[in-house]
Amino acid sequence: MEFDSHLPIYMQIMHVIKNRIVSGQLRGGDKLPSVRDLAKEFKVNPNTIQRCYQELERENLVFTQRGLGTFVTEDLEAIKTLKTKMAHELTQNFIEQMKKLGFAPQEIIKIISDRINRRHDDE
Amino acid sequence: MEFDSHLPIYMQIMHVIKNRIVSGQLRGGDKLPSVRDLAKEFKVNPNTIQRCYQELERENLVFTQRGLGTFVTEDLEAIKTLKTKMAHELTQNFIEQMKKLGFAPQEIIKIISDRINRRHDDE
Amino acid sequence: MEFDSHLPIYMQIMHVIKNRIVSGQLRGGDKLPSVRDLAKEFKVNPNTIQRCYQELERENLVFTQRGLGTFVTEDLEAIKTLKTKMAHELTQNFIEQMKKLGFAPQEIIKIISDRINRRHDDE
Amino acid sequence: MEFDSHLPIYMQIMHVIKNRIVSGQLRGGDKLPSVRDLAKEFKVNPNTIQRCYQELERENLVFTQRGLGTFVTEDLEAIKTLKTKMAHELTQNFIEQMKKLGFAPQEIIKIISDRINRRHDDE
DNA sequence: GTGGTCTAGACCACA
DNA sequence: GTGGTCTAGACCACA
Repeated sequence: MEFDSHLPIYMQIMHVIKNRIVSGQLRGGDKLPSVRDLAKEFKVNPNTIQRCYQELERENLVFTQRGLGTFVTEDLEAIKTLKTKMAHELTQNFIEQMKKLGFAPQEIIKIISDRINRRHDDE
Repeated sequence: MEFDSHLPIYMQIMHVIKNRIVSGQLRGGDKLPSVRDLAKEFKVNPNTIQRCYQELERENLVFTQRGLGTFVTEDLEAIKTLKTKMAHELTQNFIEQMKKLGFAPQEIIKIISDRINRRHDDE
Repeated sequence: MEFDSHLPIYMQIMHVIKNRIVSGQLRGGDKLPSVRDLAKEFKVNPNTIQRCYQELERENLVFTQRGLGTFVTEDLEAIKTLKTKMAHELTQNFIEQMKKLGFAPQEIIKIISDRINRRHDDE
Repeated sequence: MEFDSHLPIYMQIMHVIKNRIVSGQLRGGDKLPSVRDLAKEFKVNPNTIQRCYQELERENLVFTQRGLGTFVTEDLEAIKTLKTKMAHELTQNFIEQMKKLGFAPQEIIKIISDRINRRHDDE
């Protein structure tokens, strides 16, 4: 068993930014908020954001230009790949959890379909 | 933003036990491990398990008999209700996340179906 | 504050026997159960019952005859006095508690009357 | 027989606090003492008070605000209901005890009335 | 400062 | 052996 699964904050923020990129809120070439601004928005230490941007750059999802700021990669293929990968992880995880609850694969599809095809999306 | 969503350990363990009940690993009337044994298994303090069992009892998923132990409820209807509720939460959460990635409802169904209908379940 | 108000068991048993005497279950001159029998009935050590009978004798509510056993006093006046005293204590205590809850004296009378005059005694 | 009916300390303290709420010493919205302060006042471990406040919250008699403290519910109806319930329990219990002493219902009313209508409240 | 969780360890009643 | 309570004391997030 693994308790205390507590992801480091910089990784949590990376995830948020990846979400924004993948969903198109941030597009290829867009400027990311400055380290200081994002630190304020998330109420964390600027170092945390700094680390976050560094790691995103290492994954080639953003690039920095000295004196100008940090920008979303213009490699749209990379973004698409990321989107696929993130979707895959979510899906994998979801299916695994549902199986743990004792649902068979076909049941899972049915539950999802039913949930999505309801006329009014509650919430 | 919400970082550090660290669920208390006793709740995480409640979740594990609910999974076992809902999936049928633990059936109505079955004895749960003793507080001390489960504490060893999960490497936590017995008080933490105690708290966990108490909360599960409060939710009418288990009942205790002084001097004998803690047992899974025999109210099968309650177990079924729990299973439905847990499935609903997982599904809700999954859909929400996928939407954040920018997927449309019908795409989500397709992704799940494709994933499930692949001939060989990888891993 | 006083927690752990835990009366000694011999006193609790004295109380039970006084109840039996005062209510007429045990009458003046009746033989009390033997120390051994009562110890069994209450699942306590015979010494505890011994102590209990001793104290009751000191209060002149019972008397012992060597070789014969322990008997309820034949002083009916003493029994009546005991009954009055016990009733007084209960009543005093009850009123005090009700006042702590914020009820005025006249309200207390009303509540008791209403409760007693209900057609069917529930329970 | 039931000896040693020793209520857990946290329940005894719950009872004290309920008394304070019901009698109006603590009113809707009032802040309760902090866990640590009450622990000192009652000379018990803070965990015991913690448990107490938690149970009171579960009964919707208090609510907590993270970082601020614990407060009496503002649902005055709930307080009134509690008062009625506590009075009922006391009364029920009192009548039962008096019956055990051998008093008839009408006698009980008379004893209470006499006790209350005495000109000077002794003690 | 405030409540919430957790550990380590003791002692209890019940069976 | 089983759960239930309690102490002593630590550390945490939130304000």
